[in-house]
Amino acid sequence: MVDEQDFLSTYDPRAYPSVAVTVDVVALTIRDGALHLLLIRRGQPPFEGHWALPGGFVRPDEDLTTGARRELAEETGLGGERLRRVHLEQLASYGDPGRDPRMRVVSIAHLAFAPDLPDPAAGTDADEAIWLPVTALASRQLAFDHGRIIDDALERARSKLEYTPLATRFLAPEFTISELRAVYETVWGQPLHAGNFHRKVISVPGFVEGTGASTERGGARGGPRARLYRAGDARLLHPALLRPAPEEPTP
Amino acid sequence: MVDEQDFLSTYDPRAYPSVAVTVDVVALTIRDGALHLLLIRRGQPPFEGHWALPGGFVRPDEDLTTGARRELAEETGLGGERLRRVHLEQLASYGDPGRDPRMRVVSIAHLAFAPDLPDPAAGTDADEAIWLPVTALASRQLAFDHGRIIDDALERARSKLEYTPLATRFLAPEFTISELRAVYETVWGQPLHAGNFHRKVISVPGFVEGTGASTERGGARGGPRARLYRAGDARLLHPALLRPAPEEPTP
DNA sequence: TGAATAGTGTCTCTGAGACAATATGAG
DNA sequence: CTCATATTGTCTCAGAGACACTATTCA
Repeated sequence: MVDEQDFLSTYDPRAYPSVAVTVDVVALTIRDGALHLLLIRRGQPPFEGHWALPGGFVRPDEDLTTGARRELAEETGLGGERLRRVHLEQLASYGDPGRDPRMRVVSIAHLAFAPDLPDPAAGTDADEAIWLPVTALASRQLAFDHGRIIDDALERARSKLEYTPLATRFLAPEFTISELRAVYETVWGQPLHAGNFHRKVISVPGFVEGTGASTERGGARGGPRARLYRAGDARLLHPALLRPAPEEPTP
Repeated sequence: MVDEQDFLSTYDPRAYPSVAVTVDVVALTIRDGALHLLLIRRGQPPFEGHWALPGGFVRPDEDLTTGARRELAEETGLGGERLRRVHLEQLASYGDPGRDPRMRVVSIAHLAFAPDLPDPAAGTDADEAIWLPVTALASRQLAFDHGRIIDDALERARSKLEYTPLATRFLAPEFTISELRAVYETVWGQPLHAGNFHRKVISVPGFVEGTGASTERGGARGGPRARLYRAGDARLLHPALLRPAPEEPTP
């Protein structure tokens, strides 16, 4: 430990006690109409047997986002084009002293939106990895402060759907408006009006662009064949697609 | 350096090469009708003589936000109630390898909104610290990647005014609607319609609450005395106060 | 044939913004 | 007195949401 004076005046990082920096990833996907996230079962203490976010130490030569993408690739066995289609962004950093009982660890958490992916365990190391429905989180014991990170990530994801076109990242490159609506309904946890949603999505510039094609068959329970769309080139939605307001506590 | 296998399988932070973690603060305030930010002139290499954000190493026993608040206090000489009124939130983390030429440094950047404060230099250490108008940034040489951090912070600040009541944090505890409008105009860099702004602010639940009092005198150039308001208890503005859209590139 | 779905039309209400009007107080 | 400012009123238009309707396709 350096003394206070030196500490404040020189700012020399080489004289500073070491802190470990990790990246963690809250990877979300939609399977069977439910929002899932990727969790790893820990094989060693601390929190042995608990569930944790995929993550690990940042390597000396990679930036934070690269590290997060690498961790995601390692745990999902994903690579190439499929990995590139996954949206990844920084979420926030978590560094409370004591969040890891072994030493000071600051984690840079990331948020990922992925299209439906194969089950993760195959091809990775011995860790048990699963896609868990977020509704099943309450029954799992989570390691570290990962419960809080997941809460923050879910709120960020809900919010991101409002003002960005990232909902498309949960889907295949071509999708129908109904499939897109299902993403919103799943992430927001409430049904949306099909007609109004359709008109809204079409009317926002750059959200989606038509391919000219339609689905081969109608819906499983009937209905016309739906037109197919691709993601447009907008980075932000103007105007935004706001969540229905949760009940106002009328006085 | 640990070998790859151990690296991936044990995740033992004690075996990992050290990374330094710092907190930096983009502290914004409004002086003389212009947006200013706090900068420190570096007295040592690297980037000696360049301007940098206030910041420093996270101490072993403090969490990230506490560290940021401490750094801000040290550089501004602020404490107690005045420090408590400063809004502080995490912005993002910056950890590209090579951003600090000495070693790997990951910085957790924070964003602060402060009411007009006294000049910083007094009472702090020998560093030269100033409130610089953001319009004067182009002419300054900034250390590290602090230029990018500041860009991100300014965009976040502009965005935060849209959907939170944090504009009030730039003002004294009691303020007029015109003063609040001046904050928005300064941060967004464009004039707003006085009448519409007034009605909007009053109509958003929990944004401001009247004190019943009015200013002692009218404006410097005449006009009636304005009513005084306090910040309300809303954390978010519903509906939001959106920035005027920047020119649509009409086809 | 019956039911579900895709897509469109219409109506209403809210809120944003342009513009106007009135009242107050500094210089 | 003159002008700037605070505050409120009015009008219009865009957009959100409720509801309705038609066409299409699966079972």
